[in-house]
Amino acid sequence: MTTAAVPRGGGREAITRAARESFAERGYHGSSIRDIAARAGLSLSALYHWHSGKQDLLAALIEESTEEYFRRCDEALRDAGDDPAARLGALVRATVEYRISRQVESTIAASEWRNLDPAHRERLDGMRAAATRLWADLVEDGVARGAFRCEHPGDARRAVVAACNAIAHWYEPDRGLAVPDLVDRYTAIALRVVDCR
Amino acid sequence: MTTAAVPRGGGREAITRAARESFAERGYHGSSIRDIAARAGLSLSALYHWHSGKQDLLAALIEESTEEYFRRCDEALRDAGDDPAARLGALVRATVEYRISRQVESTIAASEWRNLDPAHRERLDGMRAAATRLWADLVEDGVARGAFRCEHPGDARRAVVAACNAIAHWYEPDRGLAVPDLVDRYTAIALRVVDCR
DNA sequence: CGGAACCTATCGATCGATCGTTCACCCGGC
DNA sequence: GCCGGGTGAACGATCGATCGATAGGTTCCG
Repeated sequence: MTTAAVPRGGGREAITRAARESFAERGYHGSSIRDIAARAGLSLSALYHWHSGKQDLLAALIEESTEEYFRRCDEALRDAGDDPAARLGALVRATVEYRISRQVESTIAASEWRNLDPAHRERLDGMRAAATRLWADLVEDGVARGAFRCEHPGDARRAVVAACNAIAHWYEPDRGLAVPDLVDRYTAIALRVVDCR
Repeated sequence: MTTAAVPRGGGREAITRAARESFAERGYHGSSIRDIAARAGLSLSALYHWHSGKQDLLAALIEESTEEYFRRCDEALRDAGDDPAARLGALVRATVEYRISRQVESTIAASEWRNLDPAHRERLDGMRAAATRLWADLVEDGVARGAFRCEHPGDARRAVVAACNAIAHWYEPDRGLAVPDLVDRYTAIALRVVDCR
């Protein structure tokens, strides 16, 4: 028996998956690269063959999923037309769907963001700020056009985003509600928060 | 120079404060007890004189603040009377005030909960569940009495709680809004989420 | 066609640093 | 003279990282 678990060649993905599991269960500093390698069915050296180190594993995970969220938001808004309520619904849908389809990465990014190297963090902070801008512009535009009636757009935005993001913390894929229904519920909540007529 | 920074006798509190700072900045596994002791201006041995170990530092921090939150909720509801809207406002006020007055402990508890020993966690999970019950009973009661009109009380509750809890992640004590104003804003948001007439 | 050269994917062994914890000891005040 | 508050040195374990070696595959040249 030499290579039974990993079918030779699937090393990189096996390690990435193992890192995702370990970071999710124990956090960045709580995970050891030895445990990650063992979980992947590979040696410690194989891990260094595919990645440049522990930090690289974390950064790759967070970067990839953050980029996906940003891309989903962009696409959703592009297809949403002009109506403020429709645009808010689009952003809620993108966020809810993302938090569920990338539930593990979401929780990792939320709690391990601070452990990113400054080099990685800078660019990701920029994307995070850009996403916040999307939400803020949308809500402020809705208020300006009289579609929304909230006195404090910033707080309404933070409340809606927090509610959507929190889904990653409690949703159970198998037992929970179907995703489209959940999207409907959170869209309704968001519209109530901004007091949409 | 022997004990210049710590005024002799304040050892326990100095260590607790240092642990709170370090856990908040770097997380549980990212903090070393050597750094905590140095931050407190004491030796590593002094830390073990006052606490039984690293886990004890974390558990004490989370336990104490979780108990305070639970106590605040109880008191708020006891003084709130019978009206559903007033009771919801009371719980929102208790939560918002707590998240700000214990901002650091809130973020620590949120991200380091999983690092608690099973022994500590069991009891705290019970308190967390009890607090959830307070919110759930309140919302369901409001719906049953016709004061709230939300179709999905569970989702409304989760949305409101998530929004209030998130305050700990972004509020800046010196630059931000005064606490009573913030309480008012989040009470209004909560009432909109449950569609209170 | 044969084999030397090279590449890819993986391994075991090991490095120095740091981790949480323990222990034996000390100093000053009641 | 005891005891509360404190120290420094040391323990074994584990950490992230690096090293040289190697089995199997592919390429290329004569």
